[in-house]
Parts: sequence; C-alpha cells; structure tokens
Amino acid sequence: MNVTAGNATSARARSREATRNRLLSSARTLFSSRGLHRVTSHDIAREAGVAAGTFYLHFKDKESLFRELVYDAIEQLRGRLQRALSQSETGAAAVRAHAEALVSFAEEHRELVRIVFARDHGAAEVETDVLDYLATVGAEVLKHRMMVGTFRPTLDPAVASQALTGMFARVVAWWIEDPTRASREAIVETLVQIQLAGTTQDTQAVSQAKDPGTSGRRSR
Amino acid sequence: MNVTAGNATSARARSREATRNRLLSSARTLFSSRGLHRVTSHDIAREAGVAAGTFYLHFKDKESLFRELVYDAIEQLRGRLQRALSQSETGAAAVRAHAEALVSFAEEHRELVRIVFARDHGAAEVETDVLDYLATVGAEVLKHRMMVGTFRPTLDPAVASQALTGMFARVVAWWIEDPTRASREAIVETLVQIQLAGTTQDTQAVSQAKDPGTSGRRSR
Amino acid sequence: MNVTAGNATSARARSREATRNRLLSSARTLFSSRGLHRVTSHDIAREAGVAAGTFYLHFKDKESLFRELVYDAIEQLRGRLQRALSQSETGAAAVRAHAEALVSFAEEHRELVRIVFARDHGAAEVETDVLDYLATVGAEVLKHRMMVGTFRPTLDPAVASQALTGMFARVVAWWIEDPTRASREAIVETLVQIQLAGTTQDTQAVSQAKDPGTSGRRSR
Amino acid sequence: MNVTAGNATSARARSREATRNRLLSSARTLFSSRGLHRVTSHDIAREAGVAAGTFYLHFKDKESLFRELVYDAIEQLRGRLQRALSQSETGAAAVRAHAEALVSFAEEHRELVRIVFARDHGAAEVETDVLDYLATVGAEVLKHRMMVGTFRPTLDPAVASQALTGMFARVVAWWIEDPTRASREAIVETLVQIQLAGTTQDTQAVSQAKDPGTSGRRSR
DNA sequence: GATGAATGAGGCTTCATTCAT
DNA sequence: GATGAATGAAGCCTCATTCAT
Repeated sequence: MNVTAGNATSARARSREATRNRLLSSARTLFSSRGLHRVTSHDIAREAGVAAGTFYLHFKDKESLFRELVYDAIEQLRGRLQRALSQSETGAAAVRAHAEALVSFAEEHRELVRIVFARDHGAAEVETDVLDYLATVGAEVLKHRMMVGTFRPTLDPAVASQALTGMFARVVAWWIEDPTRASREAIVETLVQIQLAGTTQDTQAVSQAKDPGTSGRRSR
Repeated sequence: MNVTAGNATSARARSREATRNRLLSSARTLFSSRGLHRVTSHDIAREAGVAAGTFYLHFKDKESLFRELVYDAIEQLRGRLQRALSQSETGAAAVRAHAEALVSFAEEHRELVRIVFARDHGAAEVETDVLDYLATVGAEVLKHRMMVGTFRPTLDPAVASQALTGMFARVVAWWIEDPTRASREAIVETLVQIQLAGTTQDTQAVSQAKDPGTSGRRSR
Repeated sequence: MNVTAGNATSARARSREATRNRLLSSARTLFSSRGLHRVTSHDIAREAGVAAGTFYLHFKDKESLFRELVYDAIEQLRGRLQRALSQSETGAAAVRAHAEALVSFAEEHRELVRIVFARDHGAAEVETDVLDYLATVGAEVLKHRMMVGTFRPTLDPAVASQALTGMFARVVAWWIEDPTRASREAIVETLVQIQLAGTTQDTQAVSQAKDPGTSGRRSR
Repeated sequence: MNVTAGNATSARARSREATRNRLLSSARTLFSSRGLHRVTSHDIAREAGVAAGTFYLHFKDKESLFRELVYDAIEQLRGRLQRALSQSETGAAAVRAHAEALVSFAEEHRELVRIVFARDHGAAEVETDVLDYLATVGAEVLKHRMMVGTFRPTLDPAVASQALTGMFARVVAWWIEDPTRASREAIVETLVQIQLAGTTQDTQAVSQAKDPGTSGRRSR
C-alpha cells in the first residue's frame, strides 16, 4: 500500500503539475492579448478548463502567477543573451550574436515578449521592474566590455545599459506586434549598426568615423 | 448690463476653468505616482478638493482625463524636440540639441514623464500608443536626415526610430525616477554618443574610431 | 415709478410665464417619448433653452411638473368627455359622442395621451392614479345612467367603470402609438359596439341581437 | 464515486437553484410593492439573504430578472386562459370560463398581477410590451371566434382585442389592489356581461338586445 | 429672475478571494 | 485536490437639487 500510495501520490503530483501548467499557459495567452488587469482569475481558470477555486490552489493570487510568468521569461531571455555573448569572440560578433538571440527569442516567444515588454502590464505590482532588472544585468556586461576595451569608455555604463535595454525592448515589442513591419534582417541590422556605429553619418563625421560605418556594412 | 453679464460669464468661466485645472493637476500628481488604474476618479476629486460628481462635469471619464494629460504632454514634448532639431545647423548639433531638449523637458515635467513613459499607464485604452506616435514622428525626421545625408542609409528608418524612441523613453524614465542615478551630463552625453558613434569600440576600432569618441567630448 | 414698476413687473410676469410654458412644453415632448424617469431635469431645461437652476424656480421638482402636466391633461379630457355626454340625447348617442370625443382628444394631444396612458409613466409617484381618477369619474356617470335606465342594472358600476376606463386607455394608447394600426372609424365603432352590445354573437344571439350591430352601423 | 460526484453536483445545483429562487421570490415581492425602478439589486439581494454580488451570479442585471418574472407570469396566464377557452363548448361559456380563469389567476398570483399589469413597470425596457403581447394573442382568438361565428363581425378584431385586454388588465389590477372593492362575482359578472351584451340598455336597445342581457342574467 | 457650477447620495456592476462539499 | 457558489469591498457614473453670482 505504500507503493500504491507512492504511485498514487506521484500520479497526483503529475496531474497537479498538469493543472498548474494549463493555468500558466492560459494565463500566458490571455495576458499576452489583454494585459494583466484586463484578465480575471476566472478568465484564466475557464480557459484552463478548471474551476475558479483551483486557481488559488496553485497560485497565491493573480499577481503571483503573473510574476512567475514574467520572471521565467526574463530568465530564459537573459540566459539566451548571455550565451550569445559568451560564445562570441570579437566585440562586433558579440553585438550581432546578442541581437540575433534577442530576435530569435522574440520569434519563439511572441506571447512572452508581448507580456514582458508591453507598456501596460501593470508592472507597478511586479515590484522589481523588468527592464530595470535587464538593464542592471546589461550594465554588468557593459562594465566588463569596458574593461576589455570593447565599450566606449566615455559612456556611462548604467545609462548606456538603460538606453540599450529600452532600445531592445521597444524594437522587439513593436516588431512582434506585427512582424510584417520590418524584415527580421532589418531588425537585427539596425540594432547592430546602432551599437557599432550609431545612427549618424554626416560629411564631417564620415571621414572621422568611417570605420564604424564600414564595419557596420561589412557585418551584413 | 452687458458688462455685468460679460463679467459674470467670465467669472464663472474662470472659476470653472480653475476647477478643471485643479482636477488636471491632481490627476497629474496621482497618475504620476500610482499609474492610471490605481487612481480612482474619487481620488482625483478629493485631491482637487471638489465633490465626486464634479469630476464628471469636466471629463467624460477617467480615461478621458488621462488621455488629455498624455496627449498634451507629448505634443509639448514633440514641439520642444522639433524646435531643437530645426534650430541646429549640423547633424551632430541637432543630435545634441535634441538630447538636451529631451532632458530639459524631463526635468521640468517629471510628472508628465513618469506618466507618459511609464510602462503601466494602461496604454491599451489610450488608443494611439504614445511611443508609437513619437516613433512615427521620429521616423519622418530620420527619413529627412537620410535624404540630407546625415543618417546612415543602411539603417531602416522605421526600425531605427523605434530603437531611438525606446532608448530615449527608457533613459529618461529611469533617470527621472531618481536623478541621482546619473548626472544630467552623463545622460546627455550617452544619448549623443550612442547616436553619433554607437557604443562599441573594439581593439580594431579603437584607432580608427577614436574620433567619434573624441568628438563626443569636443562637442560638449 | 409705481407705474413703471407695475409695468416692469407685468413684463417680468409675462416673461416668467413664457419660461414656465417653455419648460412645460419641453417636458411634454420629452416625457411623451421617453417617460418620466428617463428624462432628467437638465434635459427639460436644455430643451427649453434655460439653465438647469431655472427649472426649480418654476417647479418644486420633476414630479411636480409631471403631475401638473398630467392633471391638466386629464382635466381637459374629462371636460371634453363630459361635454360630449351632456350634449347627447339618447344613451346610444352619448356612447358614440363619448367615443368620438375621446378619439379626437387623442388625435389632438398625442403627446399627452402617450404620457397619461403610457404604462411606464412612473405613476407610483403621481399619488392619485390617473386611471383611478378617470374611472371614479366614470363610475359617477354610470350610476347616473343606471338611474336613468341606460345602464344595464346588473353590472357593478364601479367595476364597469374600471373596465371601460381600461378599455379606453388601452385602445387609445395603442392606436396613438401608430395610427395606421386601425382607421379612426374602426376605433370609434369598436368602442361603441362593445358598449352597446358587447363583443359576442352566437348562433342563438345572431338572430336576436343582429340589430345592435345594425344600429351600430346606422348610427354612423 | 460517480454517485458521490452525482450527489455533489446535485446538491450544488439544488443549492444554487434555491438561491436563485429566493432571489426571484424576493424580487417578486419587492417589485410588486414598489415597481421596477424603486427596487435596487441590493434590495433584492438583502431580502433574499444573500450578498450583493450573488445577484449577478444568477441574473445579468435587474432588467433580466424582471423580464423573467414578467414573461413567466404572462405565459402562465396565457396558458390558463387558453385552457379555459378550449374547454368551453359554447361562446358564452367560453367568455365566462375565461373571466373565471382570469380572476382565479389574479387571486392566486396577486404579486404577479401587480407587477404585470401595473402601469409603471418600466415597460420601456421590457421590449415586447406585455399588454401588446396579450392583446396580440387575444386577437388570434377573436379572429377564430369570428370565423366560428361567435364574434360580432362588424368589430375590428385587433381593436377589440386591445379593448378587451385593457379592460381585463385594468379591472384585475384595480381589484387585486384591494379585493374588498368588489366581490369576486361582481368582477366576473361584469366582465362577462360586457362581452356578451355590452354595458348599455336603453329603451330602444332593450327590446333588440334583450337576449344577451338575459343570458347575462341566467349565468348568475 | 436667471444662471450654471458644484454637490453628494445612491445605484449598478465587477472580481479577487474564500470555503463548504 | 478540485469544485463553484457565495462574498462584499470597491470602483464607476448619474442626476436631483442647491446656491453664490
């Protein structure tokens, strides 16, 4: 009977896990299309095919579920980005790999991107701000690159990291909303070039800063 | 009697306007600190020192007031930025003037910035998304600069505009949240340099691209 | 100056009366199409072209105005009906004249009919119920006719009066809502015949009671 | 386990149904005494001994509940009346049976009668007007009787049906408000006689229409 | 007398959460 | 563990009425 109980328990555990996952998945879909505060716990339960009360057997409250979804997503993303960076040899390669990884992640996880980078996700309740977190992580990377010499030393790493994070989030959120807005290549290329050489090219600057421009081209 | 009537009307109108402004001002403060959906119409009325119903004499609903606040703010900002651009002679000067204008606006209108660039402003209901609007405006500017030759032609203007908008919004929102996080100069300088020369500097690039960095400094 | 004041006062009085009438008239129109509780005092004032507060200079409250409208209307109607009855020589003629007067009144005062006989006029607040009043008046008439011998003595006058009042009110309200529903003649004829001979005609009754039907026609 | 689940479901369903019925019953009482728009959803919930929100688990809104109450009532009434008619052999018997059924229904369902036939039930929102519906049903009956020869062919069935409906509704509503106003028999007799022979009896008419009058008497 | 801005009680409805089964 | 009916606080908005000008 111990054995039986053991099996039963584990069957239960598995079933429980399945319910939990259905809730997470339903929430992902719903939050993605309607945002945190326009989705009710009933909506999520209904979509998951469970009773309203079941929700609270798995999550403390709606916030909790949301936070879990978001944190999982950014951890995944962070991992992907870090791997891209660490596997690159040169700075330029790292920048490109990073952009590629970001765009790939967005393509594979449209819903998560819409949730995490949406402007109305009710982030106030998710205490640790998502972009702040990503930017903080990013700042560490920049500091490292600065030491290594691949980051312009006249920039403030904290500020630059916020800048880049805002840029990534916005571009990806905008694109994922309607992927026909730009080709995947245009997204990657634009992100890469801005990092490698900025957006500017004027008669004066051309001669002085031609190399970044050239490298921007080369990297295509 | 005409005069009396005229005065009476005026006085009424002035008083009405005053109430309306008190409501707007209270809303600005409250939205800035708590976000759209954590502020009730009663909160706003109370803060403004008027009765609950008075709110609805001046605004159709909470959304309306919010939208008015946001739209006014972005129009002001847009005007400031455009003026900065049009009064600059060179591309580099324009980039700097733009960044300066942005930061000044943020300093002068902390509350508006917190409302407009906050991620949880309930944008879903504010139909035209704020960043989209700004980015669209920005894209026009970039197209113009591309024709004039001060914008890197290998970039996609639509994508780049989203990128820059996201960057500006994020940096400014982050900084305004706590201005001790970076000096005003660091903010401006970082925004300018990223645009003029990107963030990167690698061993190869160092020698060749040192000037943008230098020019970044010089241009101070 | 007394004289002047006198003139001024009377000019004022006239103007005041005009305002009051505009309010009454607007209310009549609005109540007629929307019913008491779907018309606000602001609606009435706006329609009358006066300020919201002006309403309360002329009427204690919305109820008051409504009551005045209704009572005026039923007094008018009562007068018309009584005149029709008193000017008729025979009982049958009286019945017909009464029906004619009712229908004419309805044609001339569609709005009042819609207000008075509508089923949702919020009569609860108009303490003395309109139909009760009319029925009570009607009962007096029936008692009189009973004494004179033109009213079937086996009927209870109070009940019959309610019955007739309900019949009149309903037919008129239904017809006035859309006068193409039946011809004026059909309305009058049906009301007359029901009173003179009922609605029934069975195999037995046919031969014996054909005349009332015929007389109904003849009396045209 | 099936059984348990079955019972559980049943118990739930039964309890739910009980709550729903308590709400319906409370609403019936309240609407009956105060009319639709003087009863709030909170009133109904309180009277039913449930929380305010519970109301909305069972009914979309106050209107919905009201409509359900009214429609159920008129369907019941219609059934009763139709049965009375179809079980009668002669026209006169049908008229009497119909009146009896109407009065019995009123006695048994005072509250429903007060709601359905009240003049201020907010019918505007109950789209299909109750009396219109009943009159329309009635018109079909009259057309049938006309073909069978028990309905005076010179009457317009649509108009007559409105007339009778108004008569029935008014008499019943008036009586039920205070049953001491007339005896049950007086109500029935008056309704019957008016249909069989009208209200009139004048020196001329007497000889010509005596039989309907007589049958009116006989039936007492 | 007229004005119209302001009042604030009151009604409607939603939804996060609990709890008996 | 799952269920789903019930809870009730909380927000939104309307509108009859008042009152200073």
